[in-house]
Amino acid sequence: MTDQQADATRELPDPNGEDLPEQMRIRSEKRARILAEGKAPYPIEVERTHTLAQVRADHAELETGASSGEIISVAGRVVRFRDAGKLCFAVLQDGDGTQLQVMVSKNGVGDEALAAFKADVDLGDFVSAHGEVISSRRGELSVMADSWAMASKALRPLPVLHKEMSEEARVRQRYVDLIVRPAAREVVKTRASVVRSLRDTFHSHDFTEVETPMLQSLHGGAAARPFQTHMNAFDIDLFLRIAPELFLKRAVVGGIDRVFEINRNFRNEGADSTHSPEFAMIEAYQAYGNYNTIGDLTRELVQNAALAVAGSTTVVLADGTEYDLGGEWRQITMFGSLSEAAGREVTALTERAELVELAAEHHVPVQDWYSPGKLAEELFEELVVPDLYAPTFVRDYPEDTSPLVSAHRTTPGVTEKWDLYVRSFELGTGYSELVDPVVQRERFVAQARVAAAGDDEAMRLDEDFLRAMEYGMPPTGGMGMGLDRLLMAITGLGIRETILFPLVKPE
RNA sequence: GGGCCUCUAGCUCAAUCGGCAGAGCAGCGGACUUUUAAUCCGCGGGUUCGGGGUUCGAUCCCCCGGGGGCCCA
Repeated sequence: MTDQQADATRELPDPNGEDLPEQMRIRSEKRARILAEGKAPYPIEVERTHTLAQVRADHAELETGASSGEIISVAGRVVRFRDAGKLCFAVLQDGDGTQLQVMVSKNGVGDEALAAFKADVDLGDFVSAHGEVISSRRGELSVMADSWAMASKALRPLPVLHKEMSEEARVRQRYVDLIVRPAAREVVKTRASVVRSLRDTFHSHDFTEVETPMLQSLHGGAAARPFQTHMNAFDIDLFLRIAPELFLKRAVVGGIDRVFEINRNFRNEGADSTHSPEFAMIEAYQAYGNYNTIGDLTRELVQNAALAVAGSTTVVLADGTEYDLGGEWRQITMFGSLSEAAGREVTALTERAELVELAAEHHVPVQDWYSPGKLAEELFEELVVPDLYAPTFVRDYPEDTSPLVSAHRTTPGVTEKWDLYVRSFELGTGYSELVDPVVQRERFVAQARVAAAGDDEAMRLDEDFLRAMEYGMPPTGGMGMGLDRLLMAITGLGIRETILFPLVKPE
């Protein structure tokens, strides 16, 4: 055995071993015994005529203690088990969270099958039962079994159902979290509803969904550190994309006038309660649109998603507070709001030295390579962002930090770009896209200088993208929004709760 | 990157000043034909995250490492 193999097996419990935790050992032994008795712990098929929800719906009116006369088969995971001698109660749970009680009695199934039920079934097992739908003496809708069968034997015990698992256990073993915590299942459904709503809204405005490369020889479209990988066949280094932007714009050049993509981006940065190294992104480009029209679209996307999930543009967050996403949203400018917060006039034309002084006053750390625009943004994040609770479009960002955006049509030194803030975090961004290939080339060259000066988030020159733009790109509005963050905005959950299987350090 | 907190049974958590490592649920054996986190009787279950140190003695104190969380940058 190699060292690697030894590593791989070290943590794996030996199914026949003596060093298993007691409860796993007992379950493994039961599995072996069931096989030895000629029964199947994992049958390919079990009888199931109704889902648990169907039974509940069909017999909602059944009176306490009554019998329905209907004979059916149900199956599900055993989440509660009680043995009262010649009668056993097992509560089955379906994937949708619906639970239904099964009663297995001496009269119903006979001595042998009752004894097997007690001996074979543990919490967590999948079991099927055949029998009449009845209501118990206490009014609990039940299936009074005349036969039962193991559907799938669980080898690991479930955690207690009455307390939530620790946050780490929930994230590392989401499959268990999903079994025992209804809210975990709910988030999965909520996310699906949001994605569906986004697509519906895009389609209602005649947008076309595309998929663009995730493996790119040149990463671009955003300021972020990429993941690197290698392609053996071409012997070239590749990057996992940090944004789909440059390819979606190529699509617009080609005449896909309204285009969107909902897919994963990868950024080789930290992971905390608002950042995940892989995250789902919504991007859209609208020919003959601009940052105003794309802002309207973004608001519609968010509000429709809230309606789809909550039935209202006022959503209830995880902490129980209400949050209003409805109506028109506040619009402020970056430099206007910064001036107000700083108590003095700051514009895109303010000298770097004055900004450095202002940064010192407010204890904002400054790097040598910071441009005036970068300085202004750092100040804005410190002085203004913490107060942006209600949905707010912040407009007109500095030119030197927005290399893919058109210069503002009237205000010097800024671009037609907005950032959307919700509860003080950045939910999305939108631009009047830069479509002049000559200016675009100048911006790329300037970015290359910034990169050389030490900003490893700066963009690289993308010659093929410039070639595409040189064929002519119509005036275009573009937007981007993090799907995970949209979920956070609507539900109030942390990012690791909105992602089904978030990245965690190996155990 | 820095600071603070945390890691104990399958799960959730206790353990006083450094002195036999515990509870609830889960599990095992027994009783019970209507239970709703059933009840009653009895019983097991631990690499206290890993490694080192101090000590007669370490879950506890010290050092190194790892996982998780919070705050700061």
